[in-house]
Order: sequence, then C-alpha cells, then structure tokens
Amino acid sequence: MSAKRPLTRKEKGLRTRQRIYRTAMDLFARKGYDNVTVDDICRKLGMTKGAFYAHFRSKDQIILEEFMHMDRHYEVVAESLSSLDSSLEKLRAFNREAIRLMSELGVTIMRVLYHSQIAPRTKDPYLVHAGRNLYRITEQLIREGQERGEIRSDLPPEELTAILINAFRGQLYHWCLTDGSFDLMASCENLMDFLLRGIRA
Amino acid sequence: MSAKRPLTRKEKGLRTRQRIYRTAMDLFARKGYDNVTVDDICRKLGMTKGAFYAHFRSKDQIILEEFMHMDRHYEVVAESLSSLDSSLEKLRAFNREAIRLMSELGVTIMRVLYHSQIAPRTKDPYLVHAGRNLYRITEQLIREGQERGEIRSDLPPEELTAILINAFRGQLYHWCLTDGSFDLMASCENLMDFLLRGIRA
DNA sequence: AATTATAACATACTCAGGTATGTGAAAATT
DNA sequence: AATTTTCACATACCTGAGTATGTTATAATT
Repeated sequence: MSAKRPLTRKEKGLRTRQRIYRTAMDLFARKGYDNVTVDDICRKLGMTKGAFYAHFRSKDQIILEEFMHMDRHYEVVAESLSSLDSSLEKLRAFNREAIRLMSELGVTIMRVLYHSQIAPRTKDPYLVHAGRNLYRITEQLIREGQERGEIRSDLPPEELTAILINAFRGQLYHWCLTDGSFDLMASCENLMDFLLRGIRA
Repeated sequence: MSAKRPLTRKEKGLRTRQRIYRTAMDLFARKGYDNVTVDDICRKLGMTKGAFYAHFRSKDQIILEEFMHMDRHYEVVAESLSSLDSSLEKLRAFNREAIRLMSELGVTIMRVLYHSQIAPRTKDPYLVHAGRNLYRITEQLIREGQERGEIRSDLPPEELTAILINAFRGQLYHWCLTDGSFDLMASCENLMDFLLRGIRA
C-alpha cells in the first residue's frame, strides 16, 4: 500500500479517465458495444454523464483511443524489421503484423471504428491522418524499395502507399461487414502476395 | 389529365412510398443527409412518422434503395461489353463504369451507405450479398478470362473477385472519409492498372 | 350483405447519445 | 491571505431515430 497522499486534481482526473476507459472497454467486451449505454458505464462507476463527457468527446472515442494505441505499437514492429534485407519482405512482414494487431483488436472494435470514422459528423477522421505511423512507415519502406530498385518507381511512393493501405482496408471493412466470417490473416496473406506482384519493379 | 379513377389501396400505398422517397432524396441533396430528420420529411409531405415507417424500415433504407437501383444498372453496362475482345479489357471497362456510377451518386450518398452498412444493428448487409450484379458479373468476367488463359488460374475466381472488389471498396471508403477530396475516377484508373498487373496470367 | 382481416396511416411514446448549465473545491493570481 | 479562475463532476434537458399501439377505410371471406 502506498501512502495515501491526497491526489492532486490532475491526478484525480486522470485516474477517473482511466477508470472510465477500463470499465467501458470491459463492458464492451462482455456485452457488445451497442448493448452498453453511456449511462451503464457511469452507473457502474457511480458517476454521471457529466463526468464521462468531461473526459471523452463521445462514446466511440473510447474505441478510437484503443485503436490509437495500436498505431504507436507499429513503431516497435518497424524496428524489428531490420533483420530482413529485402524491402518487399519488410513490407510484407510489417503488413502482416499490422493485420495481426487489428485482428487481435477483434471484429467488434474494428467495426465500431470503421463505423464511427465515416459517420456524418466526423471531421478529419483519424484513420486517414497522414502522420499515422501506418502511413509513415509504409511510405518509408516503399521509398527504400524504390531506391534499391526493388519497387517500381513509375508511381510516387505516396500513391503506392495509398493503394496498399486502401486495399487492405477494403478487406478489413469486408471482414467487419461479415462479422469476421473468414480468416483475416490468411486472406490478407493472399492479398499481400497479389499486391506484391503489382508493386515490384 | 387521366381520369380520376379512385386509387386502389395498393396503388395509393405505392404512390405514397414514392412520394416519401423523392421528397427524402430531394431534401438530402439540398440540406445534407444528417441535416434532414424523418420528421422534416414527413412534415413536408403533411404526414407523420407512422406513414414513413410503414414504408421504410429506417431512414437510411432510402439511401440503400438508391444504391440498389445502381446494381440493376450494372446489367446494362455488362451487355455493352461484348464489343471488347479481351477479358481484361472487359474487366477494366466494367469497373470503370461501376466507379463512374458511384461517383455520380456522390460522396454524401456513398458515405451514408458505407456508414449504415457497417452499423452495429445491420444484419446481412446488402453490400456483400453474393447475388449482387457487381459480384456476379465480376466473377463471370474473371472466369471467362481464366478459361481464355488471360487471367491467372492459381486462385479461384471467387477469391480474385473479392480481392478486386474489396480493393476498390477501400478506395471508395477512403474517398468518403476525405469527403471526396480526390478524383475518384482518376485514382481508380490507376488502381485498376495496378491490380491488372496482379491478375493477368 | 354482413363479418372479419389487413393495410395505410396517426398518436404518443421510448431510448440513448449528447449538451447546457450549475456547483464546489483546488489551484493560480493579486 | 484574499480573490479569481479553472477544472472535475452533477443535474436537468434536448434531439432525433425508432416503436407500440391505435383508428379507419378498403379488401377479402363467409
């Protein structure tokens, strides 16, 4: 037990925020996102909507944050790539891990994400932020591959990046639409083979 | 003026349905989907929600039907393909027209569609109905191409179909996310080139 | 022709996400 | 130290999609 120094206001706020986050994620996992109301979450925590919306802009902001954590994780994946010597293999490995991470998040979360990101009121959706590690790293790998002559150079790296990511996203979207009715990893492995044919020099 | 024979009940219902449909689409186009409430639509027609929901399951059902019309139109497009002799060119042309149709529907409608199809409560989303013309025709063209040796046969036609359609859908989704910030036709032309590299024998 | 069923709509609700505003205590400012 | 600001949360409300339940005229059944 640590000494019970009275919490500073910021600390208290952060703690509350985390409690909301965890409780929400826990409820989502157990009862399904749309079977959990914001009031449910608050009731379980003995607080009110005021508290919730002081810490999160919306219900699906919770899901978005879970997803954003993943983006940070991409950096770790990228570092593990140095042992591979072909850019194409790096690209393949990086993508495989990205897909794995998303399949581990699960259909439910990915579905809520793809649903909320395209919602009418959603401005500047995170999914397409150019600064995301997903974009940065993919583009970097492609650029490298082009310099080393492994990847075709008749298209700019940004465009190849977009093609790749959007193709996979279409697959993910489909996976969500069908409630995870197929093996995401396996199908993306095939997709990667397919796309690599179109990308190599 | 046609004689004012009293309308049979079915006729009346159908007429009402069409009035709702047109009024809704008109309002959506002018004020934006999410700035139009079901009550707005009803008020403009001098009826109430009861009427609306007797004819449509939900607000976005209207959008879905608009989209389903398009699917019927694919057949017409498919018939115009016979003048082309290469399966790959048929595939390219068919896809181009499909994209054109969707870009003509506009970002707003496509966005509502992609949003509502992946909504938590949406069961058996139309977008992935195997019976859709989009799937049937694409798969047919691929099958032909394989028989004629123009398209690789190491993957089953269903899988190639899925890869193609999902890749394009990813692009469409991205188009919606960014509110139509790029030229859909042009970018899909590039995407098609890219994918054809991976699909030819 | 009388009865029953049903389809087209109206009325009055529920539900859940989100907002506007209030309050008290901690923190910054003087 | 006194005052002002700010932040964490509470209360009360709004909104808009969707539903449960009438009501009435038409169509089907007897």
